[in-house]
Amino acid sequence: MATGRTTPASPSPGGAPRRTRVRGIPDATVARLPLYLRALTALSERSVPTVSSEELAAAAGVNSAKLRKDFSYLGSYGTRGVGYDVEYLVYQISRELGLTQDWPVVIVGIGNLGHALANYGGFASRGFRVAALLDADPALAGQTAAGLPVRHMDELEEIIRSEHVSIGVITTPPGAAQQVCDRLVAAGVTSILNFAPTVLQVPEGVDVRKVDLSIELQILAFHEQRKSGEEQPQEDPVVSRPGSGAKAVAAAAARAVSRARGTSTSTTLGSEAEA
Amino acid sequence: MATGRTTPASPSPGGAPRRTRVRGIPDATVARLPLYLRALTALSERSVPTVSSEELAAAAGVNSAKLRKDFSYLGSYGTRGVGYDVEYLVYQISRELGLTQDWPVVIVGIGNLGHALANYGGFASRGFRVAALLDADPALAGQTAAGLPVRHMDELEEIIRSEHVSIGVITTPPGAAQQVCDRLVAAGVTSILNFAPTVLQVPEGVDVRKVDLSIELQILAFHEQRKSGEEQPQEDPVVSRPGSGAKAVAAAAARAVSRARGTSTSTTLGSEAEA
DNA sequence: CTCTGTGAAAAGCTTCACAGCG
DNA sequence: CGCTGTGAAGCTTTTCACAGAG
Repeated sequence: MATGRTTPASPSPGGAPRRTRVRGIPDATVARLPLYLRALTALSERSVPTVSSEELAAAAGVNSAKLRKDFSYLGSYGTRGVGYDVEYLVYQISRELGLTQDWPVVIVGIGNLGHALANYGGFASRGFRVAALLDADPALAGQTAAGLPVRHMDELEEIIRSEHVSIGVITTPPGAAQQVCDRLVAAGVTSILNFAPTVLQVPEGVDVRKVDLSIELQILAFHEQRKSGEEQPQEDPVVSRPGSGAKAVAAAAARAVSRARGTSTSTTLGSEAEA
Repeated sequence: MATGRTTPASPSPGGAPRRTRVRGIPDATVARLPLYLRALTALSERSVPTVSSEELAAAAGVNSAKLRKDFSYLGSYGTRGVGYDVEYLVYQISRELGLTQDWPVVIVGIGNLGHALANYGGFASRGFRVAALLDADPALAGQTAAGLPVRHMDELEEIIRSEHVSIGVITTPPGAAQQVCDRLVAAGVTSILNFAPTVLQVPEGVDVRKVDLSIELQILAFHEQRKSGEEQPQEDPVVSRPGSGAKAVAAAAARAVSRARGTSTSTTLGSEAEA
């Protein structure tokens, strides 16, 4: 799962029993709705009128029991003995996800990744409209990307207000992310998609989701390692616990690892870590 | 969570009790290790010698009980009354994730996103080395991106073998993704990071993780909608269930939605959906 | 006295399996 | 008869809360 929600809907430590979940759809289900929607859209384009849970599940890459359970949270939209009406389900899921309305977004940080996102077809095709591209670099301002002019950060607040932007995408270097986030929030943005490898601090009521390219690779590396390394548990013989006498050794070994990785030991997490 | 594993380590329908999990670290924990690693790296760079679970948890954006539980799966690496030795923990987590070895990766599809990834600092700084950039377009072959030459797809098999590549990154348009995936797998790749909005079919033993930019936005939209729409449950009055007499209405409404989204009704999921 | 490590409880999610609708 | 919708079981993950190391 790209990754998780950040503001964890605080369970009110005071004891108040949290706003009763009306029609509460589980997070795990919400995360899969876009998947179903994509599969359904493809079927719709091929003019397939109905689909069974089994078929749709295969197309979406999940199992059918899960899919049926997921849909049961939305309501009873299927027909027993037949399946689901594709068009109808597309509409219901779109509505549930809020895609039947227009969502203007701003993209802040027009480097490689910002460019890529500005050109991303999947945004426009799902109700997301890029209201503006913003960058702090005055040299970029005036250039265009994906047909839109890049505008200077100075204009951020005004754009957010005049365009009623409630979703912001951060594709800046990590050092600038929190500051950009603060400005977005102050200007009224309440949902943030963060591509910078930083943990953002936001006030209650603001949602942050993050996409971290290197995290996904690291998870793959973990499993990959397990595949080739089906040998012995590899008890490491050199590095011992700090405090038990050989702290210096441990530290040295750790540092050697960092060096090998190319991690600078003095600057903030690799200069161009913007993606 | 960006997203989930795809090959679900098949529970052997035959009944065999699945290879016993030796030192099994929960998936949820594995997914958080990179987060901890990043926070620890930052501390290490500021020469902080030790850190408490509370502090580290805050830096990583999780709660401290979870963090302690996570670390307990790796072993007892802390010191009661004190905290964790930063360098030592960096080393242990790196080792657990397999980042103490070199992981050559290939990136296939050098469009906007492929470019962005080629330039991404977070790869190199975590042990991932871009072994090659590949694209099917002969016009691109010969150009360079991030200092590396773009090579033609024809060379894929040879590069994977000679460089011992086991991880592939797919940043092609969706139509090409499965085909590229098949070639990668045939050539020996066993882990794939997929940015194309497609469900990839892979044989047992191959791991796929996907990053889908528009899915994350859709999840944000869902929550965003809930914020402004704290009103009544919005029982939709126009669209009724298909089969109960008004199917045509439903379909029309659904189609209207698709149109509004800009989804083409004939081609395969928006031509340039490459990101 | 502080802060880790961990059993045990709680919550959340997935899978099973089948009643029953069309 | 086929396929949905769903209780109930099983599993995973999170949270609690505290024993006990340093």
